[in-house]
Amino acid sequence: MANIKEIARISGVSVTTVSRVLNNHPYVSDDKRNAVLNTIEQLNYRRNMNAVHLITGRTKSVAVIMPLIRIYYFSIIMEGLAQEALLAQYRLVLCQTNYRPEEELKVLEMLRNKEIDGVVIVSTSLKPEVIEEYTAYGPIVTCQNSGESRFSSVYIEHYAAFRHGLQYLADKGYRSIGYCDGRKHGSSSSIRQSAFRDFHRESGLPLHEEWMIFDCLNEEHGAALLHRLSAMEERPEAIIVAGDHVAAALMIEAGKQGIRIPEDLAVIGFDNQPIGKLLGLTTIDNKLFEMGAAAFQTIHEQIHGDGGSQPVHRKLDYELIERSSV
Amino acid sequence: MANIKEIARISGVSVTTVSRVLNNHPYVSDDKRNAVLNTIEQLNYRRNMNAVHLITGRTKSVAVIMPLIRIYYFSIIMEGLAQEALLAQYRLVLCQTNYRPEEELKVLEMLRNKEIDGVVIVSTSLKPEVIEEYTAYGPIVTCQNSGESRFSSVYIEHYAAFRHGLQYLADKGYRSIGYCDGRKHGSSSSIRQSAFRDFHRESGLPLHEEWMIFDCLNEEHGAALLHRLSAMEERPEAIIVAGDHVAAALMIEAGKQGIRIPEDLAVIGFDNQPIGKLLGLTTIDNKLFEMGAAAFQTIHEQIHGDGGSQPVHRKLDYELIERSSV
DNA sequence: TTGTAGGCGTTATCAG
DNA sequence: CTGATAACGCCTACAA
Repeated sequence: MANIKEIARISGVSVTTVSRVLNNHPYVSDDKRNAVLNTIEQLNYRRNMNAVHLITGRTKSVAVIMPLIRIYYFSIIMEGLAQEALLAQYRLVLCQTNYRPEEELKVLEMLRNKEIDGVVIVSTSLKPEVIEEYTAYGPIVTCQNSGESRFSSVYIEHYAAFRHGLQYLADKGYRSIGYCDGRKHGSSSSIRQSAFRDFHRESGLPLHEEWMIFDCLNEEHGAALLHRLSAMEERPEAIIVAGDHVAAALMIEAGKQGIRIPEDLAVIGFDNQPIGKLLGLTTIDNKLFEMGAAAFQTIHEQIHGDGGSQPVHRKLDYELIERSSV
Repeated sequence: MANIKEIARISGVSVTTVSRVLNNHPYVSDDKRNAVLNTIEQLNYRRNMNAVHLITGRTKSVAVIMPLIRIYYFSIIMEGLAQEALLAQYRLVLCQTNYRPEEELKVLEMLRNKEIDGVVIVSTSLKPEVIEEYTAYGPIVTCQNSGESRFSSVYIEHYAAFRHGLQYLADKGYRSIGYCDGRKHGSSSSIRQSAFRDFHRESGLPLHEEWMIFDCLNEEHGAALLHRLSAMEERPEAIIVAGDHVAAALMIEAGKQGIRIPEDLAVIGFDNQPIGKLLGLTTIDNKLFEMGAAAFQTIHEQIHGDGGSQPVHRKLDYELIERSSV
């Protein structure tokens, strides 16, 4: 493989000049520039980027930590990230960790290794303290509210969004409200649980523990959810579901069972997924694409900031989209 | 930042010994190993992987070219790729190219640059001849049948799968069959078009050009598709739809319009998506997860083969899943 | 505008 | 088992 030295020799110039041409630096005569360009063309030369990475200390690539890429929630964020990365000419290293903390840690180690210039954490099993230890090695952005942490974050307020949904149901006259979520112990799930309890305490509406249902991750769970509701002695009039795909499944199953939406059961979902739109599902759009895009922009700014840049906490707005399921 | 030299100095050994410890090589006395391990611990040292990449000529990372990560089809393949990459301790660089050939080329250039050890192309706008030029720089695997090309491929036979679906409909007694696909000029779409025409020619069933419908990419298009069918003077009894999400939308819209499935319109889809399962959609499962996994395994084998390894062409089986929409 | 020389942080080679 | 020393391929003061 040809290297810069050989290009220099053949072109009759120094390696410095070749490097200058390669990097579009000024102060190279047209003669020499063309000579260099010619031999590059002739030898079909390409820079070895690993050498560039070594000496510059940067790789123009950013790692993304997410549990499962096939989940709508994550894939949309990824799309936003990828769009911005493309614009900025950055590489995105997708690290699908399956919620395994040890894998997430490995990614943070890559930052120390200088393999990547920054990390975007979309969902994490790691404690903030652990993440903070790595801020010394490069910018880190999470897609969750991280409070006053030393790393940046781009987020929507899940608490407010969830309460907004609950209040919307209450305003519509529903007096008994159920709640369905994915992993019970996920961080955003915990926030929603608090919101749910706080709302009931403050509003005085009755709260049945039975109406809080977890581990509803996919469409099958959504269908099962309907049956579970049907089987209850006292069924809530409305339900708020984290994830439109689950809510959609619930609605479809309801249709099969002759349960009318919203007359017999009102439903409100999250994520504004296409299937929900089709079904007329009222939902809270948490702007996933925008979140991904903003996360990349943030990390990009931090990388190009002069190192001493302070962590940024960027709140995005959610939006309640009214359709016909409430 | 501490480097290997400093570790060596402080531990009272040579850099070679440190390197040996780092790489778990044999022939290091326990004494020295411990001494090295200690100072590594003390200084909180980590290898600079860029230096390793430079000298070894490898990066343990593979790029993935796909147009849009949020599409179910691609995200599942990505999940399969990511699972295997995790097992093999490889990094995956996701390059979302939006079908732009120039971006796809950039990724192939990364292979020359030594930034990555291999490329998985899930869908491409590039001509096989162009891709072949890059096989000199590292292994390339496509997720489409590439015939006798110099790069490897992992694929299902879209032609056979599609004809299988058509034959299934014919066997069930349907005499007029429509066809709906995404991008008209996509490579796998072209294959399905051939299959559709060939099938009609050979079976003698009537083919209306009007029954071949394109640009059905998402759920809204699926709903619109139903209306388009309804408006036809002569409507097909059955339709085969590339993409369960589109087929599902069609079914849901049919439900709203009082069109019975399969009595008024039989539907068969592709991809075996969760929403289709819920709706009882008969579909052809093209084993996307397995394809991703197999693609990674293939590239991994090629990377670790002794360079001169021949391209592999691996055909995966599809599976017709009978439910109640036919 | 150009070139020389040193350095980035490892691993590989080869002689002890 | 251990250690000098030479790569790997490039960028960048600094000097001219």
